[in-house]
Amino acid sequence: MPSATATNGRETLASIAYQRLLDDIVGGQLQPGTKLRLQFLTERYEVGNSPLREALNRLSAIGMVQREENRGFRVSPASADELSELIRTRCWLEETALRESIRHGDAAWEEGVLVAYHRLSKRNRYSDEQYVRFDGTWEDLHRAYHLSLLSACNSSILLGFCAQLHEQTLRYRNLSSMQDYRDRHELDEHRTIRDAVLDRDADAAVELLRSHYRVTGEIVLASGNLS
Amino acid sequence: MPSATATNGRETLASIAYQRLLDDIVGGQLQPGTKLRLQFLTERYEVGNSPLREALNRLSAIGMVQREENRGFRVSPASADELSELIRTRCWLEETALRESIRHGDAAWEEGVLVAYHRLSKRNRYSDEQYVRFDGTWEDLHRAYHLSLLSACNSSILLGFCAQLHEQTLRYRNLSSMQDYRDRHELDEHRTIRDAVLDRDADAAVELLRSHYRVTGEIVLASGNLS
DNA sequence: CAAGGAAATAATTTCGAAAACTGCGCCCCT
DNA sequence: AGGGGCGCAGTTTTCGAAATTATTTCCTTG
Repeated sequence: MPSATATNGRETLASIAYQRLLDDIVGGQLQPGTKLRLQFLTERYEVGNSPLREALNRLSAIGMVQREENRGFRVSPASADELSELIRTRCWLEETALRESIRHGDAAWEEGVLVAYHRLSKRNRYSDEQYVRFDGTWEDLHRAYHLSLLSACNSSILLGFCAQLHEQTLRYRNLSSMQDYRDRHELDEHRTIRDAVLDRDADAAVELLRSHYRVTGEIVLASGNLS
Repeated sequence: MPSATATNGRETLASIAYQRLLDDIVGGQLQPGTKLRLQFLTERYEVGNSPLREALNRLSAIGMVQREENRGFRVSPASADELSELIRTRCWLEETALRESIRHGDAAWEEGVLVAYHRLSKRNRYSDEQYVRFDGTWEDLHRAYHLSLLSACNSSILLGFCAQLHEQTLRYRNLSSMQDYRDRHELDEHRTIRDAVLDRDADAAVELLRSHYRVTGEIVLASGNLS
């Protein structure tokens, strides 16, 4: 998201609450549609009324929570329709960003992609041979890898939009059962994308990337429990 | 922006403050970089501390104000570089949206475009033969017209991003002198775009739209007073 | 005279409680 | 039996002040 925030000195309670709320919504601890009562949140996060409201207002502006005048906040609902729209939009925006990135990216960008892939490949998504819901670090590396592909597109605004869409789709991914990813060879997909990108083969890279997102979308949709 | 807000009953002070702040920032009454002290704002808008902070937090999430931890808020700075980036990004996103809209738009969409153009054409931008800074209604019709073109793109998310970019570029437009628009025949441009769109000539429509935005950008850039 | 540092000032952030609003059940009336 | 207000409980929104953090001022010291 367009982080219009220079994180300077000590963190503020509002920002802590923001981060934890975002994590819990994206991670699925707070299910779509959940009513977010202030009293509940103050107990859960041990933060006062005001910082919580500030966090919720920020989240409402990026679509993670819904705000209803005089009726408080709730976690944004999730639907199959919205997921389709999300993936469609993401394919459009990332196609643009990726093509621009491939056209304008310099050596430093290539190295950034390489390093991001390398870091991702070294971390196993599932620790302990069992599927864990939220590795955190794997997701961070995954996000970093995908954004590194687009990072030379010459528009931090577009990059911010893509990051926002990444977060939204991540939420859907976390809503579905991790079991459904069992047969997925994500690392292979990430590698082939990397190779196409570093070969500057824009058409191939775009097609691979779009397929990568579409397949994920299909799995999440198939795993059900969306209205 | 993705208005995750169902505006139900009576408006809240935070929302009123939000709207007025947005108007003043976009309209240029609050210049880029201006420090937004709470005391100043409470006097200016006659609204308390808390609703103001909520409004500022929302605005920070859409990039209209910058937030610095423990140092308050200021109006987002404006620069020639950011304007270029804004216009570039806008061209990309609206190209996508316009092509999709032309592909999928139905009769109701066509009529919406027609009506939006008609309303815009009937209102003169400059009342009283002198250039007024902010007509309000003209801008509303202008925004409505441009969004009507994209409204059939089948992605409210993309539409929201386009609306956000529209607002940002409008701010830059309002920062430059209206005098510089003297020789512009904007209505002609809007009409030719409308015709290409209703003819379903995507290539032509996209080219006209991009040129429309680029010319505006050139004028604003040329009129100076950007860092 | 410059630099460093502590008090004083100013601003932001957070808290606790009051005020306003919503939703719901109850009662009364027709 | 049905419909419309009334008021109560619960929640959100807002306020005013306290706590925290940044900034300025001014004094001391090298």
